[in-house]
Amino acid sequence: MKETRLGEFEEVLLLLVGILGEDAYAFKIAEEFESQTQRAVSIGAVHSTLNRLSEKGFLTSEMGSSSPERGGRRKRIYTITAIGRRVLEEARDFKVSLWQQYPGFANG
Amino acid sequence: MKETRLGEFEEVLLLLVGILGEDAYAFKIAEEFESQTQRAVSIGAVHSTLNRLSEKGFLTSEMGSSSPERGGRRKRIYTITAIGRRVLEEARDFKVSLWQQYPGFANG
DNA sequence: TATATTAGTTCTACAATTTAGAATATAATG
DNA sequence: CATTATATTCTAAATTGTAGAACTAATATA
Repeated sequence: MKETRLGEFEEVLLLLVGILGEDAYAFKIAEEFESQTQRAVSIGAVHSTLNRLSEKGFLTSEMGSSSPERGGRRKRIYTITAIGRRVLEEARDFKVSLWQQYPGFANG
Repeated sequence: MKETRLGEFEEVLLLLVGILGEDAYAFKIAEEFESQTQRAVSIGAVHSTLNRLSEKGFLTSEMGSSSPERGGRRKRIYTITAIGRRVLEEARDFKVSLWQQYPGFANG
């Protein structure tokens, strides 16, 4: 198995999938990313990252069977796997631990 | 000026520079990285990242004037700039905010 | 039932970050 | 001054990050 490294953008997208729950499909994720970061992102960037995350085993996905409001293709809904969640937690804990060692930030 | 994005490895290295203070030179940073992550890293990886971080204005550096124990080239000591520190804090705050929105992690 | 409209994914390509390791430089010591 | 130890600098390649065009499918409406 490959190393389970997590890039910056990958980490944020993984977190967004967790936050969005049932609504975790590419378009919505891109929207949410933009509203939370004030930073533009292309839909292609989101899709290819979501694919990579799936290949690594951090996400699963399935086509939504529902009927959209106006029309359009069916959504692909993403879900975090147990491994994905663990990797996310490890990344968080590691950063927290580093911040605690940073002089002047120990109790802030 | 380019966008001030911070990659995953860049962020960790920046934090390590802050933690190491006077001892923040490439070799030591690499050692510290390995001991904190249980993950091997090449010295070249550290050097090129430190350079990039400097070009972005997140780090400054100067040659140490001291004499080492046995021999060897003089160290290049790195220091975080005010911008570097701000970028680091922003990255941290953003992640914290995302975790707070993640159902099941709000108070943990 | 053909066509326009809307919503969404897939594909292709390129830029930036991350990674490794060889080459080189410098200082102390015998 | 040759050898050894300590570091940096350089070169190159793999992985991530990014953009946008092409494509697909469902619905509405004429």
